[in-house]
Amino acid sequence: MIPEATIRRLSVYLRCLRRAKARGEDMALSSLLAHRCGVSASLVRKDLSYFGGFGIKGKGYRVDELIRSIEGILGIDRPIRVVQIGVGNLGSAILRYLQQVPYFKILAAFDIDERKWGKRVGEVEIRSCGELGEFLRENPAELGVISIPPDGVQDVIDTLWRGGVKGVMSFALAEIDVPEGMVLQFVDIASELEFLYYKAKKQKK
Amino acid sequence: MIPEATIRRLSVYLRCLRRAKARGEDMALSSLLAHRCGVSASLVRKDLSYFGGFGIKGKGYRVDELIRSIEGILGIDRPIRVVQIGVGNLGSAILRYLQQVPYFKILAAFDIDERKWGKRVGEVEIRSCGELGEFLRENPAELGVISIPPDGVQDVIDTLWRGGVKGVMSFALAEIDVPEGMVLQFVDIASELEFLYYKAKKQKK
DNA sequence: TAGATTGTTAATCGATTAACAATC
DNA sequence: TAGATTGTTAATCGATTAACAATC
Repeated sequence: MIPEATIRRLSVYLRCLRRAKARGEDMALSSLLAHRCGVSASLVRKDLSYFGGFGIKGKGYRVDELIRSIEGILGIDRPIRVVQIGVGNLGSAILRYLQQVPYFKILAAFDIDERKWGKRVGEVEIRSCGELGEFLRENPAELGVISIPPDGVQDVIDTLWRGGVKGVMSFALAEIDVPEGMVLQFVDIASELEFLYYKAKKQKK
Repeated sequence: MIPEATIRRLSVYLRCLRRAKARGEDMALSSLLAHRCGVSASLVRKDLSYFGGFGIKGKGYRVDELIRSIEGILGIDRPIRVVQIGVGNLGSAILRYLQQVPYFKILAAFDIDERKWGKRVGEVEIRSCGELGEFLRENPAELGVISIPPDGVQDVIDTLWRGGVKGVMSFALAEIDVPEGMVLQFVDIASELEFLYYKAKKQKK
């Protein structure tokens, strides 16, 4: 059983390795990676060892190879298809951001406001929320990103589920009946800031 | 020593309790709270017990009282002063969102683009990044939120630190030399989505 | 008082670390 | 080969759970 924390750290290692590559470094030691990512060297080796032996004993890890390996583990070596629901302030900011990430393919965005239908944010067309179910039948997606008010979230979740979407990230907190087999993750900036504030207060003492 | 996971869960309990209050419920059992928040009842009691005995044996927790207690623990029973640096797409979305949260007081926002200076997002005035240090001397802040390109982050962090800001949330990933005593937290939607995708894939099997 | 649920202790579970044999 | 660093094992650490005494 692989700890979820391991998966989160793989993302961190990956970003660190990409920076290393950009700098022209071609080998990375577990100790270097550990130092740059703020963890211990044995944890880096342990994390990687869950998925196989990527290193060369006595030498370290080949940066290029390890990047590809981690991308493979995370499944981002091929495009991940995403639909976005809600194109308000936050939604359109996310939409613009995600379009910059090479391995995300944003299929379409959906909004209830008919004045937005047919318009684009970057390359992505905005459609009616009513079309979501039908759209997914033609265009299967792996992930959904929701940035609408809390009241509408349950309906959207159900439609996404029927459309075959297995993972959803919601920026609206709501009490949701999550279909068995779907993964729902809430992202709430207020909660994150509360947590940060608590840690910062403790630090001061 | 209080686990960080406990603090994160307090946020979750708090939001659940507020919904309970809005529904007119005035007592909450650890078992109910646990079920709604997706954790075990003993964990709820354990989490709360780190900070004292808030419950009534045989009865449960008074919703109103517990809300106030948790707010006190998190320190959100008084305004938390925040400055925002970077008022692009994401920055202005965050700015609007944070203004809706009653216990955050957004003192000002800062941007390098001089065409934005003097304008407002909601109630918050946009100022020049060059003013940040001086502004903080007159207007102390607890937290900083950064949404600018990665290259500028280190400078901003240093200015915030000199201005007495102890906690910073950055939406730009960058390799940062964090001053001793400051807490820096990165929020990266791409990483979150990668993690979600991994969990969703596993779920399917 | 009897019934119920908290707060707390001890047991369990899981994740991280330290150490070292394997090996490039 | 000698030196270095990985991959892995066992020990440690910390967080969660189960159980129950305390008590409203």
